[in-house]
Amino acid sequence: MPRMNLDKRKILEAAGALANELSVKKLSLNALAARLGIKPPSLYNHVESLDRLRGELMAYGWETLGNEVSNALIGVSGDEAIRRACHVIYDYASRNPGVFEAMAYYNSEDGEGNSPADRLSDIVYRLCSARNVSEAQATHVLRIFRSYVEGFALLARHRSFSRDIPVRESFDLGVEFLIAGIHQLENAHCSQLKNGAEQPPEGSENHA
Amino acid sequence: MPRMNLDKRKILEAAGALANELSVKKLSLNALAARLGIKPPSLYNHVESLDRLRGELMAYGWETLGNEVSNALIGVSGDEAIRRACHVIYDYASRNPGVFEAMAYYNSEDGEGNSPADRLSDIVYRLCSARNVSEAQATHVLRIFRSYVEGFALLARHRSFSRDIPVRESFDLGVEFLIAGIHQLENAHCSQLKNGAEQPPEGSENHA
DNA sequence: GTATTTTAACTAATCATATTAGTTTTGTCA
DNA sequence: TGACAAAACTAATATGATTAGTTAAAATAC
Repeated sequence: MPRMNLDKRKILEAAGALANELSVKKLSLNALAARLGIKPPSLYNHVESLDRLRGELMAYGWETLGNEVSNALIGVSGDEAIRRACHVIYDYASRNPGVFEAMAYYNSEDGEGNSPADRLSDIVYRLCSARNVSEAQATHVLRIFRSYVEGFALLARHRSFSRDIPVRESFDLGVEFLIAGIHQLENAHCSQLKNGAEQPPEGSENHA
Repeated sequence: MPRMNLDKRKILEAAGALANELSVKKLSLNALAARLGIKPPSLYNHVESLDRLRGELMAYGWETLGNEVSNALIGVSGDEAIRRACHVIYDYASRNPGVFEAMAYYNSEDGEGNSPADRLSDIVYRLCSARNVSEAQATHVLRIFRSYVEGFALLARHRSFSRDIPVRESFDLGVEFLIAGIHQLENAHCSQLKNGAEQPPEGSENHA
Protein backbone atom coordinates (compact mmCIF):
# COMPACT_ATOMS: atom_id res chain seq x y z
CA MET A 1 0.00 0.00 0.00
CA PRO A 2 2.85 2.44 0.43
CA ARG A 3 3.33 4.49 -2.69
CA MET A 4 6.65 4.26 -4.50
CA ASN A 5 7.29 7.31 -6.53
CA LEU A 6 7.91 5.57 -9.79
CA ASP A 7 8.09 7.14 -13.18
CA LYS A 8 9.16 5.87 -16.57
CA ARG A 9 12.67 7.03 -15.95
CA LYS A 10 13.18 5.08 -12.74
CA ILE A 11 11.59 2.01 -14.21
CA LEU A 12 13.74 2.11 -17.31
CA GLU A 13 16.84 2.65 -15.25
CA ALA A 14 16.04 -0.35 -13.08
CA ALA A 15 15.23 -2.38 -16.16
CA GLY A 16 18.47 -1.28 -17.76
CA ALA A 17 20.47 -2.21 -14.70
CA LEU A 18 18.82 -5.62 -14.65
CA ALA A 19 19.43 -6.12 -18.32
CA ASN A 20 23.06 -5.25 -17.82
CA GLU A 21 23.41 -7.67 -14.94
CA LEU A 22 21.40 -10.56 -16.35
CA SER A 23 21.04 -9.95 -20.08
CA VAL A 24 17.88 -8.82 -21.80
CA LYS A 25 16.37 -12.20 -22.22
CA LYS A 26 16.51 -12.81 -18.48
CA LEU A 27 14.93 -9.46 -17.72
CA SER A 28 11.62 -10.49 -16.14
CA LEU A 29 8.77 -8.60 -14.60
CA ASN A 30 9.30 -10.56 -11.43
CA ALA A 31 12.87 -9.42 -11.09
CA LEU A 32 12.05 -5.88 -12.07
CA ALA A 33 9.15 -5.63 -9.64
CA ALA A 34 11.29 -7.04 -6.84
CA ARG A 35 13.98 -4.47 -7.56
CA LEU A 36 11.46 -1.66 -7.48
CA GLY A 37 9.81 -2.93 -4.32
CA ILE A 38 6.41 -3.62 -5.83
CA LYS A 39 4.50 -6.67 -7.03
CA PRO A 40 4.67 -7.67 -10.67
CA PRO A 41 1.11 -6.72 -11.65
CA SER A 42 1.70 -3.20 -10.43
CA LEU A 43 4.12 -2.73 -13.28
CA TYR A 44 1.19 -2.66 -15.64
CA ASN A 45 0.32 0.75 -14.30
CA HIS A 46 3.47 1.97 -15.98
CA VAL A 47 4.15 -0.35 -18.84
CA GLU A 48 2.00 -2.09 -21.38
CA SER A 49 3.85 -5.41 -21.55
CA LEU A 50 7.25 -6.93 -21.16
CA ASP A 51 7.87 -6.75 -24.86
CA ARG A 52 6.91 -3.14 -24.91
CA LEU A 53 9.19 -2.51 -21.95
CA ARG A 54 12.07 -3.95 -23.90
CA GLY A 55 11.17 -1.66 -26.76
CA GLU A 56 11.18 1.34 -24.48
CA LEU A 57 14.46 0.25 -23.01
CA MET A 58 15.87 0.22 -26.52
CA ALA A 59 14.61 3.73 -27.18
CA TYR A 60 15.90 4.92 -23.83
CA GLY A 61 19.30 3.46 -24.59
CA TRP A 62 19.47 5.09 -27.98
CA GLU A 63 18.52 8.40 -26.50
CA THR A 64 21.13 8.20 -23.78
CA LEU A 65 23.78 7.16 -26.22
CA GLY A 66 22.72 9.89 -28.61
CA ASN A 67 23.32 12.44 -25.92
CA GLU A 68 26.72 11.05 -25.11
CA VAL A 69 27.71 11.18 -28.74
CA SER A 70 26.49 14.73 -29.10
CA ASN A 71 28.43 15.83 -26.06
CA ALA A 72 31.57 14.16 -27.25
CA LEU A 73 31.42 15.92 -30.58
CA ILE A 74 31.20 19.52 -29.49
CA GLY A 75 33.84 21.41 -31.37
CA VAL A 76 35.13 18.34 -33.15
CA SER A 77 34.90 17.72 -36.86
CA GLY A 78 36.28 15.66 -39.69
CA ASP A 79 37.77 12.23 -39.18
CA GLU A 80 38.21 12.93 -35.54
CA ALA A 81 34.46 13.32 -35.13
CA ILE A 82 33.86 9.89 -36.58
CA ARG A 83 36.59 8.39 -34.49
CA ARG A 84 35.16 9.84 -31.31
CA ALA A 85 31.63 8.85 -32.15
CA CYS A 86 32.74 5.27 -32.68
CA HIS A 87 34.58 5.26 -29.39
CA VAL A 88 31.68 6.68 -27.48
CA ILE A 89 29.38 4.06 -28.90
CA TYR A 90 31.80 1.30 -28.12
CA ASP A 91 32.30 2.52 -24.58
CA TYR A 92 28.61 2.81 -24.05
CA ALA A 93 28.14 -0.74 -25.24
CA SER A 94 30.84 -1.92 -22.87
CA ARG A 95 29.32 -0.15 -19.92
CA ASN A 96 25.75 -1.16 -20.74
CA PRO A 97 25.94 -4.53 -22.41
CA GLY A 98 22.38 -5.56 -21.68
CA VAL A 99 20.83 -2.35 -22.84
CA PHE A 100 22.98 -2.33 -25.92
CA GLU A 101 21.85 -5.81 -26.68
CA ALA A 102 18.28 -4.61 -26.54
CA MET A 103 19.21 -1.75 -28.84
CA ALA A 104 20.65 -4.17 -31.36
CA TYR A 105 18.05 -6.91 -31.10
CA TYR A 106 14.87 -4.99 -31.20
CA ASN A 107 14.32 -3.03 -34.31
CA SER A 108 12.46 0.22 -34.21
CA GLU A 109 9.34 -1.01 -35.91
CA ASP A 110 7.32 0.92 -33.38
CA GLY A 111 7.27 4.70 -33.61
CA GLU A 112 10.37 5.12 -31.50
CA GLY A 113 12.92 6.55 -33.86
CA ASN A 114 16.41 5.42 -33.00
CA SER A 115 17.59 8.95 -32.66
CA PRO A 116 21.23 8.08 -32.05
CA ALA A 117 21.49 6.24 -35.27
CA ASP A 118 20.13 9.47 -36.63
CA ARG A 119 22.82 11.46 -34.89
CA LEU A 120 25.57 9.22 -36.09
CA SER A 121 24.00 9.52 -39.47
CA ASP A 122 24.20 13.29 -39.25
CA ILE A 123 27.87 13.17 -38.46
CA VAL A 124 28.65 10.88 -41.32
CA TYR A 125 26.55 12.82 -43.78
CA ARG A 126 28.11 16.07 -42.75
CA LEU A 127 31.57 14.65 -43.02
CA CYS A 128 30.83 13.22 -46.43
CA SER A 129 29.25 16.34 -47.81
CA ALA A 130 32.33 18.29 -46.74
CA ARG A 131 34.17 16.04 -49.15
CA ASN A 132 33.54 14.79 -52.60
CA VAL A 133 31.34 11.94 -51.57
CA SER A 134 27.85 11.63 -52.97
CA GLU A 135 24.85 11.27 -50.75
CA ALA A 136 24.21 7.75 -51.96
CA GLN A 137 27.73 6.82 -51.02
CA ALA A 138 27.29 8.52 -47.68
CA THR A 139 24.41 6.15 -47.09
CA HIS A 140 26.67 3.23 -47.81
CA VAL A 141 29.29 4.63 -45.47
CA LEU A 142 26.76 5.06 -42.72
CA ARG A 143 25.56 1.50 -42.99
CA ILE A 144 29.10 0.24 -42.98
CA PHE A 145 29.99 2.11 -39.83
CA ARG A 146 26.88 1.08 -37.99
CA SER A 147 27.40 -2.53 -38.92
CA TYR A 148 30.98 -2.53 -37.83
CA VAL A 149 30.52 -0.73 -34.54
CA GLU A 150 27.41 -2.61 -33.46
CA GLY A 151 28.76 -5.92 -34.65
CA PHE A 152 32.01 -5.42 -32.83
CA ALA A 153 30.30 -4.41 -29.63
CA LEU A 154 28.05 -7.45 -29.73
CA LEU A 155 30.84 -9.88 -30.43
CA ALA A 156 32.94 -8.37 -27.68
CA ARG A 157 30.02 -8.70 -25.29
CA HIS A 158 29.59 -12.34 -26.18
CA ARG A 159 33.26 -12.93 -25.49
CA SER A 160 33.77 -14.12 -29.02
CA PHE A 161 37.29 -12.77 -29.02
CA SER A 162 40.20 -14.48 -27.37
CA ARG A 163 41.58 -12.29 -24.68
CA ASP A 164 45.29 -12.36 -25.26
CA ILE A 165 45.29 -9.60 -27.83
CA PRO A 166 43.78 -6.29 -26.73
CA VAL A 167 40.26 -5.99 -28.03
CA ARG A 168 40.27 -2.25 -27.98
CA GLU A 169 43.18 -2.10 -30.41
CA SER A 170 41.28 -4.24 -32.87
CA PHE A 171 38.32 -1.94 -32.67
CA ASP A 172 40.39 1.17 -33.22
CA LEU A 173 42.18 -0.34 -36.16
CA GLY A 174 38.88 -1.21 -37.80
CA VAL A 175 37.70 2.35 -37.37
CA GLU A 176 40.85 3.53 -39.11
CA PHE A 177 40.22 1.10 -41.95
CA LEU A 178 36.79 2.53 -42.47
CA ILE A 179 37.92 6.12 -42.23
CA ALA A 180 40.54 5.33 -44.81
CA GLY A 181 37.73 3.93 -46.91
CA ILE A 182 35.98 7.27 -46.88
CA HIS A 183 39.18 8.93 -48.03
CA GLN A 184 39.39 6.48 -50.86
CA LEU A 185 35.88 7.30 -51.98
CA GLU A 186 36.77 10.95 -51.88
CA ASN A 187 39.90 10.44 -53.93
CA ALA A 188 38.12 8.22 -56.39
CA HIS A 189 35.70 11.06 -56.95
CA CYS A 190 38.35 13.75 -57.35
CA SER A 191 40.74 11.98 -59.64
CA GLN A 192 38.45 9.48 -61.23
CA LEU A 193 40.48 6.51 -60.06
CA LYS A 194 43.23 5.82 -57.62
CA ASN A 195 46.48 4.11 -58.34
CA GLY A 196 47.42 1.06 -56.35
CA ALA A 197 45.77 -2.00 -54.95
CA GLU A 198 42.80 -0.39 -53.25
CA GLN A 199 40.46 -0.84 -56.17
CA PRO A 200 38.92 -4.30 -56.30
CA PRO A 201 40.70 -6.10 -59.12
CA GLU A 202 38.51 -8.73 -60.68
CA GLY A 203 35.68 -10.45 -58.88
CA SER A 204 33.79 -7.75 -57.04
CA GLU A 205 30.31 -7.77 -58.47
CA ASN A 206 28.86 -4.42 -57.72
CA HIS A 207 29.97 -1.77 -55.32
CA ALA A 208 28.93 1.80 -55.57
CA MET B 1 2.14 -44.25 -30.22
CA PRO B 2 3.37 -44.33 -33.83
CA ARG B 3 7.09 -43.82 -33.95
CA MET B 4 8.45 -40.87 -35.84
CA ASN B 5 11.93 -41.46 -37.04
CA LEU B 6 13.49 -38.42 -35.54
CA ASP B 7 17.13 -37.70 -35.13
CA LYS B 8 19.10 -34.64 -34.14
CA ARG B 9 19.38 -33.61 -37.74
CA LYS B 10 15.65 -33.55 -38.44
CA ILE B 11 14.94 -31.81 -35.20
CA LEU B 12 17.52 -29.13 -35.82
CA GLU B 13 16.27 -28.61 -39.33
CA ALA B 14 12.73 -28.17 -38.11
CA ALA B 15 13.93 -25.86 -35.36
CA GLY B 16 15.94 -23.89 -37.89
CA ALA B 17 12.98 -23.54 -40.20
CA LEU B 18 10.85 -22.35 -37.31
CA ALA B 19 13.50 -19.92 -36.18
CA ASN B 20 13.70 -18.55 -39.70
CA GLU B 21 9.96 -18.13 -39.93
CA LEU B 22 9.28 -16.80 -36.45
CA SER B 23 12.64 -15.65 -35.05
CA VAL B 24 14.62 -17.44 -32.40
CA LYS B 25 12.88 -15.95 -29.47
CA LYS B 26 9.53 -17.23 -30.69
CA LEU B 27 10.90 -20.69 -31.27
CA SER B 28 8.95 -22.74 -28.72
CA LEU B 29 8.80 -26.39 -27.87
CA ASN B 30 5.10 -26.33 -28.57
CA ALA B 31 5.59 -25.10 -32.11
CA LEU B 32 8.48 -27.43 -32.71
CA ALA B 33 6.64 -30.46 -31.41
CA ALA B 34 3.61 -29.61 -33.52
CA ARG B 35 5.79 -29.33 -36.59
CA LEU B 36 7.36 -32.70 -35.90
CA GLY B 37 4.01 -34.35 -35.17
CA ILE B 38 4.73 -35.17 -31.56
CA LYS B 39 3.80 -33.75 -28.15
CA PRO B 40 6.11 -31.28 -26.46
CA PRO B 41 7.38 -33.54 -23.67
CA SER B 42 8.54 -36.07 -26.23
CA LEU B 43 11.15 -33.59 -27.32
CA TYR B 44 13.00 -34.23 -24.13
CA ASN B 45 13.97 -37.60 -25.48
CA HIS B 46 16.12 -35.75 -27.98
CA VAL B 47 17.02 -32.48 -26.39
CA GLU B 48 17.95 -31.42 -22.92
CA SER B 49 16.14 -28.11 -22.80
CA LEU B 50 14.98 -25.28 -24.99
CA ASP B 51 18.06 -23.28 -24.19
CA ARG B 52 20.27 -26.18 -25.07
CA LEU B 53 18.33 -26.63 -28.30
CA ARG B 54 19.09 -23.06 -29.22
CA GLY B 55 22.72 -23.73 -28.49
CA GLU B 56 22.72 -26.75 -30.73
CA LEU B 57 20.96 -24.79 -33.41
CA MET B 58 23.77 -22.29 -33.25
CA ALA B 59 26.39 -24.99 -33.62
CA TYR B 60 24.46 -26.57 -36.46
CA GLY B 61 24.27 -23.25 -38.24
CA TRP B 62 27.96 -22.59 -37.87
CA GLU B 63 28.73 -25.99 -39.20
CA THR B 64 26.49 -25.60 -42.21
CA LEU B 65 27.87 -22.18 -42.94
CA GLY B 66 31.40 -23.45 -42.49
CA ASN B 67 30.80 -26.02 -45.19
CA GLU B 68 29.37 -23.47 -47.55
CA VAL B 69 32.37 -21.23 -47.05
CA SER B 70 34.76 -24.09 -47.61
CA ASN B 71 33.03 -25.08 -50.80
CA ALA B 72 33.03 -21.55 -52.09
CA LEU B 73 36.75 -21.21 -51.58
CA ILE B 74 38.02 -24.18 -53.50
CA GLY B 75 40.70 -22.93 -55.82
CA VAL B 76 40.31 -19.33 -54.75
CA SER B 77 42.91 -17.30 -52.91
CA GLY B 78 43.97 -13.81 -51.99
CA ASP B 79 41.53 -10.94 -51.75
CA GLU B 80 39.04 -12.84 -53.77
CA ALA B 81 38.88 -15.53 -51.12
CA ILE B 82 37.98 -13.00 -48.47
CA ARG B 83 35.45 -11.39 -50.73
CA ARG B 84 33.76 -14.69 -51.45
CA ALA B 85 33.77 -15.77 -47.84
CA CYS B 86 32.07 -12.52 -46.87
CA HIS B 87 29.46 -12.97 -49.53
CA VAL B 88 28.73 -16.53 -48.61
CA ILE B 89 28.25 -15.55 -44.99
CA TYR B 90 26.02 -12.67 -45.93
CA ASP B 91 23.93 -14.84 -48.22
CA TYR B 92 23.61 -17.49 -45.59
CA ALA B 93 22.43 -14.91 -43.11
CA SER B 94 19.87 -13.65 -45.61
CA ARG B 95 18.55 -17.10 -46.31
CA ASN B 96 18.54 -18.20 -42.68
CA PRO B 97 17.84 -15.12 -40.63
CA GLY B 98 16.57 -16.92 -37.57
CA VAL B 99 19.40 -19.38 -37.39
CA PHE B 100 21.92 -16.65 -37.98
CA GLU B 101 20.40 -14.71 -35.16
CA ALA B 102 20.95 -17.70 -32.92
CA MET B 103 24.53 -17.90 -34.15
CA ALA B 104 25.13 -14.29 -33.24
CA TYR B 105 23.23 -14.23 -29.96
CA TYR B 106 24.42 -17.35 -28.29
CA ASN B 107 28.09 -17.46 -27.65
CA SER B 108 29.88 -20.74 -27.67
CA GLU B 109 30.40 -20.98 -23.95
CA ASP B 110 29.51 -24.61 -24.16
CA GLY B 111 31.95 -26.97 -25.77
CA GLU B 112 30.60 -26.44 -29.27
CA GLY B 113 33.39 -24.69 -31.08
CA ASN B 114 32.11 -22.29 -33.69
CA SER B 115 34.02 -24.03 -36.40
CA PRO B 116 33.04 -21.62 -39.15
CA ALA B 117 34.49 -18.70 -37.32
CA ASP B 118 37.52 -20.93 -37.24
CA ARG B 119 37.38 -21.46 -40.97
CA LEU B 120 37.01 -17.80 -41.69
CA SER B 121 39.87 -17.30 -39.33
CA ASP B 122 41.99 -19.73 -41.35
CA ILE B 123 41.34 -17.83 -44.53
CA VAL B 124 42.25 -14.52 -43.02
CA TYR B 125 45.36 -15.87 -41.34
CA ARG B 126 46.51 -17.53 -44.50
CA LEU B 127 45.93 -14.41 -46.52
CA CYS B 128 47.79 -12.32 -44.00
CA SER B 129 50.73 -14.62 -43.70
CA ALA B 130 51.11 -14.53 -47.47
CA ARG B 131 51.69 -10.84 -46.98
CA ASN B 132 53.72 -8.78 -44.61
CA VAL B 133 51.13 -8.73 -41.89
CA SER B 134 52.02 -9.98 -38.43
CA GLU B 135 49.98 -12.60 -36.67
CA ALA B 136 48.82 -10.13 -34.05
CA GLN B 137 47.58 -7.87 -36.77
CA ALA B 138 45.92 -10.80 -38.47
CA THR B 139 43.97 -11.28 -35.26
CA HIS B 140 42.84 -7.69 -35.43
CA VAL B 141 41.86 -8.13 -39.05
CA LEU B 142 39.87 -11.23 -38.26
CA ARG B 143 37.93 -9.53 -35.50
CA ILE B 144 37.22 -6.58 -37.74
CA PHE B 145 35.85 -8.75 -40.53
CA ARG B 146 33.71 -10.83 -38.22
CA SER B 147 32.29 -7.72 -36.60
CA TYR B 148 31.47 -6.10 -39.86
CA VAL B 149 29.92 -9.09 -41.56
CA GLU B 150 27.87 -10.26 -38.60
CA GLY B 151 26.87 -6.74 -37.68
CA PHE B 152 25.76 -5.97 -41.18
CA ALA B 153 23.79 -9.16 -41.49
CA LEU B 154 21.99 -8.50 -38.21
CA LEU B 155 21.15 -4.92 -39.04
CA ALA B 156 19.90 -5.93 -42.44
CA ARG B 157 17.74 -8.60 -40.85
CA HIS B 158 16.26 -6.08 -38.47
CA ARG B 159 15.43 -3.82 -41.37
CA SER B 160 17.52 -1.09 -39.89
CA PHE B 161 18.40 0.16 -43.35
CA SER B 162 16.12 2.24 -45.46
CA ARG B 163 15.25 0.40 -48.60
CA ASP B 164 15.77 2.93 -51.33
CA ILE B 165 19.49 2.34 -51.69
CA PRO B 166 20.56 -1.22 -52.44
CA VAL B 167 21.73 -2.92 -49.28
CA ARG B 168 23.94 -5.35 -51.08
CA GLU B 169 26.01 -2.57 -52.58
CA SER B 170 26.66 -1.15 -49.14
CA PHE B 171 27.83 -4.51 -47.94
CA ASP B 172 30.18 -5.00 -50.85
CA LEU B 173 31.66 -1.56 -50.47
CA GLY B 174 32.38 -2.22 -46.81
CA VAL B 175 34.15 -5.43 -47.71
CA GLU B 176 36.32 -3.49 -50.14
CA PHE B 177 37.12 -0.95 -47.45
CA LEU B 178 38.32 -3.68 -45.17
CA ILE B 179 40.29 -5.44 -47.85
CA ALA B 180 41.95 -2.14 -48.63
CA GLY B 181 42.72 -1.93 -44.93
CA ILE B 182 44.68 -5.14 -45.12
CA HIS B 183 46.65 -3.76 -48.03
CA GLN B 184 47.44 -0.71 -45.98
CA LEU B 185 48.77 -2.82 -43.15
CA GLU B 186 50.89 -4.67 -45.61
CA ASN B 187 52.29 -1.49 -47.10
CA ALA B 188 52.86 0.03 -43.71
CA HIS B 189 54.99 -2.96 -42.91
CA CYS B 190 56.99 -2.89 -46.11
CA SER B 191 57.79 0.78 -46.27
CA GLN B 192 57.52 1.70 -42.63
CA LEU B 193 54.85 4.31 -43.18
CA LYS B 194 52.52 5.36 -45.89
CA ASN B 195 52.09 8.80 -47.25
CA GLY B 196 48.68 10.38 -47.20
CA ALA B 197 45.74 10.66 -44.89
CA GLU B 198 45.31 7.03 -43.93
CA GLN B 199 47.30 7.27 -40.74
CA PRO B 200 45.29 8.68 -37.86
CA PRO B 201 46.51 12.22 -37.30
CA GLU B 202 46.09 13.27 -33.70
CA GLY B 203 43.42 11.86 -31.43
CA SER B 204 43.44 8.13 -31.97
CA GLU B 205 44.52 6.63 -28.69
CA ASN B 206 45.97 3.26 -29.51
CA HIS B 207 45.71 1.16 -32.57
CA ALA B 208 48.07 -1.58 -33.41
C1' DG C 1 10.35 -67.05 -32.16
C1' DT C 2 9.86 -65.47 -27.64
C1' DA C 3 11.62 -62.70 -23.73
C1' DT C 4 14.07 -58.73 -22.25
C1' DT C 5 15.69 -54.32 -22.50
C1' DT C 6 15.89 -49.87 -24.32
C1' DT C 7 13.94 -46.10 -26.66
C1' DA C 8 10.61 -42.86 -27.76
C1' DA C 9 6.27 -41.75 -27.60
C1' DC C 10 2.30 -40.54 -24.44
C1' DT C 11 -0.78 -38.38 -20.32
C1' DA C 12 -0.98 -36.01 -16.25
C1' DA C 13 0.97 -32.90 -13.17
C1' DT C 14 4.07 -28.99 -11.65
C1' DC C 15 6.27 -24.55 -11.95
C1' DA C 16 7.36 -20.12 -13.57
C1' DT C 17 6.06 -16.20 -15.76
C1' DA C 18 3.16 -12.90 -18.15
C1' DT C 19 -1.08 -11.04 -17.98
C1' DT C 20 -6.12 -9.76 -16.58
C1' DA C 21 -9.87 -8.72 -13.29
C1' DG C 22 -11.37 -6.73 -9.57
C1' DT C 23 -10.28 -4.31 -5.02
C1' DT C 24 -8.20 -1.11 -1.93
C1' DT C 25 -5.55 2.60 -0.81
C1' DT C 26 -3.28 6.98 -1.46
C1' DG C 27 -2.68 11.43 -3.03
C1' DT C 28 -4.80 15.37 -5.53
C1' DC C 29 -8.05 18.81 -6.41
C1' DA C 30 -12.65 20.82 -6.45
C1' DT D 1 -14.28 17.42 3.31
C1' DG D 2 -15.42 14.57 -0.50
C1' DA D 3 -14.91 12.87 -5.14
C1' DC D 4 -11.65 11.20 -8.47
C1' DA D 5 -7.67 9.33 -10.54
C1' DA D 6 -3.56 6.85 -10.05
C1' DA D 7 -1.08 3.18 -8.31
C1' DA D 8 -0.64 -0.26 -5.40
C1' DC D 9 -2.56 -4.85 -4.01
C1' DT D 10 -4.69 -9.98 -4.15
C1' DA D 11 -6.63 -13.48 -6.72
C1' DA D 12 -7.20 -15.75 -10.89
C1' DT D 13 -6.05 -17.25 -15.80
C1' DA D 14 -3.05 -18.63 -19.66
C1' DT D 15 0.84 -20.22 -21.77
C1' DG D 16 4.96 -22.54 -22.05
C1' DA D 17 8.83 -25.26 -20.07
C1' DT D 18 9.73 -29.04 -17.58
C1' DT D 19 9.22 -33.49 -14.63
C1' DA D 20 7.11 -37.94 -13.27
C1' DG D 21 5.35 -41.85 -14.38
C1' DT D 22 3.24 -44.98 -18.13
C1' DT D 23 2.94 -47.49 -22.38
C1' DA D 24 4.15 -49.20 -26.70
C1' DA D 25 7.44 -49.98 -30.37
C1' DA D 26 11.85 -51.42 -31.81
C1' DA D 27 16.13 -53.69 -31.03
C1' DT D 28 18.63 -57.23 -28.84
C1' DA D 29 19.34 -61.52 -26.23
C1' DC D 30 18.17 -66.07 -25.53
